[in-house]
Amino acid sequence: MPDNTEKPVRSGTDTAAGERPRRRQARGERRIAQLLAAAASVFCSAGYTAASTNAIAREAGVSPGTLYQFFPNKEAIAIELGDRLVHEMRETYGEALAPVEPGTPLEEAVAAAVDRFIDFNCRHPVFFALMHGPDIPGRIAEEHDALHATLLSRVEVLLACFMPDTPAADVSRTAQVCLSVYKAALEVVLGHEGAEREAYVRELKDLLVRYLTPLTAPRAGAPAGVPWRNTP
Amino acid sequence: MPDNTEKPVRSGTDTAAGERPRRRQARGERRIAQLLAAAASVFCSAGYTAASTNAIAREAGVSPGTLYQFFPNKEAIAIELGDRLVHEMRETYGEALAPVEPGTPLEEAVAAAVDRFIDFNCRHPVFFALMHGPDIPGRIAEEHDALHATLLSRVEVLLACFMPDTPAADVSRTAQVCLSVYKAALEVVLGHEGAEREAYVRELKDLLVRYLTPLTAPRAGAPAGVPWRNTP
DNA sequence: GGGAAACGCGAGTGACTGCTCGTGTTTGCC
DNA sequence: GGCAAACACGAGCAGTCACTCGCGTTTCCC
Repeated sequence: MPDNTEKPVRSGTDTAAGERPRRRQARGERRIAQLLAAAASVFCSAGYTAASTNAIAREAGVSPGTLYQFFPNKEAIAIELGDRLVHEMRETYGEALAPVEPGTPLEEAVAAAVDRFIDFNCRHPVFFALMHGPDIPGRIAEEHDALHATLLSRVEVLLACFMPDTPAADVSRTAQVCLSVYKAALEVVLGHEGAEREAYVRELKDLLVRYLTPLTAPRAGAPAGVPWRNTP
Repeated sequence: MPDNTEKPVRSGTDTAAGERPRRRQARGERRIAQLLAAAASVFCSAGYTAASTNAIAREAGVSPGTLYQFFPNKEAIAIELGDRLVHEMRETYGEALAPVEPGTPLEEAVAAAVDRFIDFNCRHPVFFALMHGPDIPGRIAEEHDALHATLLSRVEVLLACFMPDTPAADVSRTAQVCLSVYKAALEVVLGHEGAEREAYVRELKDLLVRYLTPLTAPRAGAPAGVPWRNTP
């Protein structure tokens, strides 16, 4: 195993004041994008550990040496890729889990969140492979954990709008269940296409709504199949 | 990569009339059990691909050569392990998904199935690592697919007891959702212990019951929070 | 134009892998 | 006891992997 001593060389676009600003040329930025796209393809079809850096370089049409001109090691490729994906997700869908104004139906909030995240994952299948792959190394796992924690707290806040009288621990557990269920459904959804895919998305929404509805209605004898309201 | 030509040597306990019956001594059987236990431990903590045969042999306290006296290759170790686990599961919990007699509450059926499978997976954490690991090779994936298909059809039959008027395609999709949700919850459950674990199990049961209840009750206006009955 | 730095190459390096093989020991059966 | 087969060993083989290095090419800036 190669040594894991810290390397001063920073890859990617951030010209942070590390040690060597390493002015990138336009050609270099193009190569980086190329390599990242190739890595996404290879990671997606083979998983992180099974993807060899030589294969990524070959997919990008460059030599292994060129790859290492831009990334200090294999992990850095996945990290940069994950960073960019998380950044795009935060930017494009950040508001999907924002607390809703009082009175918004639960169905609406669930549908909006599910639709946006499903859409993102369908357009970036690497994301699922990178974040939920079991063979990812430490740094990416950290990144995944951080993202998971962020999403979790977002979902908690969102849920708190609908179940204001529930203890925080229970809300947290409910949020965790929602995220896990979403992840499971995502795997199934990504495994189907067209009408079947949409049917599973529909099923996921129903599942979440049915799971959450009783938690938002303090009275057990409330009528079912009717729009609910939880704001006093 | 070493050649994958078929090897006549059969490992494990089955003295099937293949090519060489290879009479095992008691010592050999003990070694096999030892090696399988070591493999379970290593697979569990490192995953299949990251687990090296040398590490398995070391964990078992034998030399690499001894390991290959009983298993033709690394894959065979995982296959034998998976076979034994599946066999034990089928034997011990096979009836967990048997069709219930009419009138059995859905809650009861769900709770029984969930409890048994959760229990099994808690006692054999390797099972989850082997079956749901993303880096498993072809043969084990086949085994997993076969088991998944078996469970799926069992769940379909079970669900058909509760939703007799639903098209088969919808029942199948519902069963698929149930299994995926179970798998997702299993991951969470295995990640916690004690009271928290039980709370998540409780949550999983509630989730499944709430998801399935509306499907079993054709009338949308039926009262909620009350035991239901779907048999005419 | 000229020089420095970024870019690009690809054979090569060392570590590790799954697996083999020659040799020696233990076991079961007569 | 004796013998064949099963068992056990561990150095070593072939292969792959992540990664390096020396050298040639292109680009930018003056």
